[in-house]
Amino acid sequence: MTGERKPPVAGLRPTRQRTAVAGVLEDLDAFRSAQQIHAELVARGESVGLTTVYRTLQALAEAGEIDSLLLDDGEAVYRRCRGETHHHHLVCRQCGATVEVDGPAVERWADRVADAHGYDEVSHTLEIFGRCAACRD
Amino acid sequence: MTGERKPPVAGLRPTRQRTAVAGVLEDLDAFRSAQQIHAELVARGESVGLTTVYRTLQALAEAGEIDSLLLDDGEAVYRRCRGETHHHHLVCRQCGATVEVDGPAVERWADRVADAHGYDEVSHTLEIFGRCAACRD
DNA sequence: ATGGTTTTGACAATCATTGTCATGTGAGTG
DNA sequence: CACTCACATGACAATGATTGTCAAAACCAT
Repeated sequence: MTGERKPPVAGLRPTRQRTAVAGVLEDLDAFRSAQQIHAELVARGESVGLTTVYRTLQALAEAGEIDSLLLDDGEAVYRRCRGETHHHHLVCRQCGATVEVDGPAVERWADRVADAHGYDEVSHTLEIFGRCAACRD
Repeated sequence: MTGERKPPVAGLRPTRQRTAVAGVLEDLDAFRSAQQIHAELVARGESVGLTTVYRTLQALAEAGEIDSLLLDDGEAVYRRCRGETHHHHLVCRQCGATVEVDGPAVERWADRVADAHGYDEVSHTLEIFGRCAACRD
């Protein structure tokens, strides 16, 4: 081991707090809210303010390092995704377990539809929710 | 004209307030927030409490009479849609102008993906955002 | 060490939405 | 028509996630 640390985000100082948040995200496979991640940090004995967790998650999301999405109730949840490219998610409603999925045909369809109606600067949201095998019991 | 009134929702009393909310939705072609709809009611001289607007929109949405979706910032917006069946939306970020769109292939794709990963009780969200021709200037 | 910039975190503030509960309203009944 | 009673309403308080504030702390390069 070299003790080397990978900076959480380019352009941001790799502080203890940011590294801790990045560490939690790295260990998690599911989408989690800022509050849940903060709780996990506390559980690990890391002292990080809730405000800092929000700021860090926001910065990571803006930098494209993590993905975020809104739950039905408007709560934002975050996840460190493996895929570098644009993709969507199949998320378990109960435990948050997530599968990254690709839908090139859908992307094209969305762009085509928008274009046909004269809309530009197009973006889209597409998430699939369900109950994963583990949560089915 | 018969002066006949269509009840806003089956199982709910067609009160003055509910009829007023339904009326605003009928006249609007864009997704609007509860607060915006309440403001419109006030502008029309209708006296309806904000709480009632929230409750009515919620009831209408649950009854499937209107569609709702969450904006990026988590605000909920509502719209009376013409199509009876399941559909998605192409929404202008600036003015909320909306086109109802169909994507049968997408529906099938989503179900297939979920099934392939062992998820059941599947649902999905799919909205396309852009800037409409009128807002482009 | 020092100065200047970035970061942090306790706390207050925001703001859409929901809960409360006393009062209002209406449809059906006798 | 008067009465009942469940459903509705709305002013107000409460919630809860998120953001703003700002003084103190940590960092980095000189």
